[in-house]
Amino acid sequence: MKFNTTSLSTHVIGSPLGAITLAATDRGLAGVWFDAQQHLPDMTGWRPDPCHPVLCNAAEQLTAYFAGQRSDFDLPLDLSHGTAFQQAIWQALLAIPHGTTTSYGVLGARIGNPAAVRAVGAAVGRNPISVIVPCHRVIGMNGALTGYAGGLYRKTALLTLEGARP
Amino acid sequence: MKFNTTSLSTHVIGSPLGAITLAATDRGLAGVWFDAQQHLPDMTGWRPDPCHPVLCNAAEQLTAYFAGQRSDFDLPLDLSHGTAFQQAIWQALLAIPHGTTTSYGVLGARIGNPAAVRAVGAAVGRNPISVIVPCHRVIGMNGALTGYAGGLYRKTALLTLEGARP
DNA sequence: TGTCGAATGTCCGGAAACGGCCAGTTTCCG
DNA sequence: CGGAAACTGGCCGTTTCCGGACATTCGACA
Repeated sequence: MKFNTTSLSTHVIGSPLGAITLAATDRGLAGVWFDAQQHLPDMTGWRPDPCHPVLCNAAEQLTAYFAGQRSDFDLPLDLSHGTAFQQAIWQALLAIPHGTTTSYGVLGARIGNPAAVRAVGAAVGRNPISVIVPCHRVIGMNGALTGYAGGLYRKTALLTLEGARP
Repeated sequence: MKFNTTSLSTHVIGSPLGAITLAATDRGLAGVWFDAQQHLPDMTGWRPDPCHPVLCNAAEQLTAYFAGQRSDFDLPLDLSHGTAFQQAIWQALLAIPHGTTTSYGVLGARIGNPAAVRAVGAAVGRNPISVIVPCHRVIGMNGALTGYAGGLYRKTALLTLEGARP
């Protein structure tokens, strides 16, 4: 995933699952990454800006979410990075309700490509906006957690917080 | 060569050698391409802006150059695109005086890599700022013109205009 | 049940090909 | 002989291409 190294505002907040880095373009929230997770982008040249309206809002909503006081997010998202296939997958992720889970196969079928199951897995794994684009709600058809870029313990924690038992 | 598709101002001017497309970032002039030359970048999304100060200046200086009333350019250049090797070569090109020529081998020696002759040829050929970064002043050691992205007839015309007979 | 193979988009690493060259040698004429 | 053209091999950064590996799933076998 390639990000425009210029004009990208960023901010770091704390959470029960460790530090979280937020990033936003002028189109909306572009990234939410856990500390030391996989597929971290190159952040050189990004400009810290805690007062950025989108970042400020995102920080507040995430804090409320981790406190169990919020189950849905209301933020402008910038998913323009990533391929067409990836964007389709990430959009489909947004339709999974809080407290429920789905599988990679169902997700593939939803975007009209039921055979591209492994590709779905790869695309879900590259989701740049953790938690808010709920890639943690996708598990294997047999109920196994299978994987999470931030580590399986975080996936478990998020699903437990949402009341969805694997 | 990859250009940032957003926030890139562009303008097209005429010249005795055909239409010329100019492009500038906020750091300076980033491109000067002849009509239908090789290695043209993807210009989708670029924003026409004839009033951009750098583009306006460049247009004026190029017109004077083609009229034989100017032999050197005074413009901020943005060569940040391209690899480290390419940037070194393009910088070295700027040191070749009007009315003179040099060879690919000499150019390689100038940047401390006298053996990388063919690589020099490739880098010179990818020069994004024609005319102003004078890649047309590089010819073979035996005096042959060898090549030019805009076509050899343009290379000949430029050298003749500068009074440098091959 | 357990194992195996096939289908799919993307990324990544390594391998190979490709030049806007140049020098040294050979070939081919007059 | 003498000179010019043709051929050869090595040089090196970039681009292109190919082969796996993946956050999977299902059906076919044993």
